[in-house]
Amino acid sequence: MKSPSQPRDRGIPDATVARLPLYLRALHGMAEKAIATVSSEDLAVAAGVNSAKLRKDLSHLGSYGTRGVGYDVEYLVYQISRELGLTQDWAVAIVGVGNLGRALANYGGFVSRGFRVAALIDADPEVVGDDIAGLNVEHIDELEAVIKRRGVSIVVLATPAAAAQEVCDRVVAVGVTSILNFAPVVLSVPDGVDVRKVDLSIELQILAFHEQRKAGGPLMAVDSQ
Amino acid sequence: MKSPSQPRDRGIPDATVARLPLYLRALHGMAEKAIATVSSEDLAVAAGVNSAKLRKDLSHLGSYGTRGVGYDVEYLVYQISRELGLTQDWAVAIVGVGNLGRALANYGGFVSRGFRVAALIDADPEVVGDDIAGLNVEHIDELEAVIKRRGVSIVVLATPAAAAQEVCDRVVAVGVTSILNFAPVVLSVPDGVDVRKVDLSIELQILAFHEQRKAGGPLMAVDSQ
DNA sequence: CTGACTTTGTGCGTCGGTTCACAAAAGGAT
DNA sequence: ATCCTTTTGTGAACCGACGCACAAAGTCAG
Repeated sequence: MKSPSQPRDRGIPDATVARLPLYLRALHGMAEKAIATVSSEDLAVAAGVNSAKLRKDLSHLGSYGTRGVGYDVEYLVYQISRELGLTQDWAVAIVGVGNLGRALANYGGFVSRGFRVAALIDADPEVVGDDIAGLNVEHIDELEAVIKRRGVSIVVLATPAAAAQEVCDRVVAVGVTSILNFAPVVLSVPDGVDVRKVDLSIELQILAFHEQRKAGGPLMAVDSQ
Repeated sequence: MKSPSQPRDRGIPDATVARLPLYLRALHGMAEKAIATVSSEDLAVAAGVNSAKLRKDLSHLGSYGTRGVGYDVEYLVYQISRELGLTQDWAVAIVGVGNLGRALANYGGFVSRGFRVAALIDADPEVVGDDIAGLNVEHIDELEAVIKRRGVSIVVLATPAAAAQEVCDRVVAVGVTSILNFAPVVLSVPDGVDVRKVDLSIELQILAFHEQRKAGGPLMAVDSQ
């Protein structure tokens, strides 16, 4: 016999990792509705994916389901949270407190997932000193000091494009290895540093491409979230 | 002989479409620096991709390069813009004028790519009537009327999660088939409607996963933008 | 005109991800 | 205890994407 429900091999596919937060969100919704167990089919529908894919994704974490029954909602929430590292507290700094930075600072979705906005930093003296979302905005000169003092491990860049690379270099220099970049530039970072980017205008451009196809051509290419 | 530089077959891979905006951004930067032609290698570096991939992507649009020379920057900007549908004017409505909606309304990246924010819509009477980014915020009751009147073809949802599906249904009902969704819910839409979603907290969760791996495990999985 | 050099466009092997479909496992009923 | 139903976990086929590596196509010097 083989040992039951091991944490499994260290090597979860990227595509799977990207979907785990989706499952987690769906599961939270179910937990709120006091649903105790859920089948892969139902959870798949709630998350908007194929059920076979969902089962394969979950199987990468371990064997947490019961055949003939489904998955225990509470337990699965815990397992996914643990795998994603959400059982620990993550201190996040937001650099660039413009419209976007402000929106991010107030975004509830962070806090509810174990992310704590621990610092707001900007270069504009007009903004420095303001209180936003209960935090005092600090000056960019304090960048390194603040990151160290607050134990920040993830930095969100919401600066103008022109400033992003310099700020990036500085945070990397003090040991930050996870960056979420909203500035429309390709950041260059050393190996070992993770950068994820969100470009709002790219999403619109992709939509425009498909929209144009619908209007013009005889064939319609359609999505799936 | 075969006819030179045709628009090529109607069937550009999704992965390619998703990268075209990236190339476009890099090319715009080069055009500003008055660079007339660029090799696939240089453009690939600027866009942060492999040069073979870039060439294959561009080959899907047609044969717009010159062997031994490279690509004409201006011409390529035009071809990509045309393919993405950016040569036409797109009227965008933003529904939900909270922090995020406000940030989006003020985001310069839209306007510079042929997207025009044509309407801001909210349900909160406190906000309705305000002027934001030079636009008057209109009431959600006017949703259908505004969309028709302004010729809106793309809707950005920046509402609370609870309101997203209802607003989605209403805009779909008046013929909108392209939606950019920032609300953390899985929207259900009929076939033929394109939904793209941006979930800020998902990106952070993916970062947290990798960050945790770095700290704990013996193997380091690293990114690539 | 010829030959050396540069850079594109793509054929092809490879890899990761998706989906189908089914055997194995669990629960419940009789 | 045995059978029937439900649902998981996964083997295997398929599909698209990636990147190497090279022939084809063009430039430029002499």
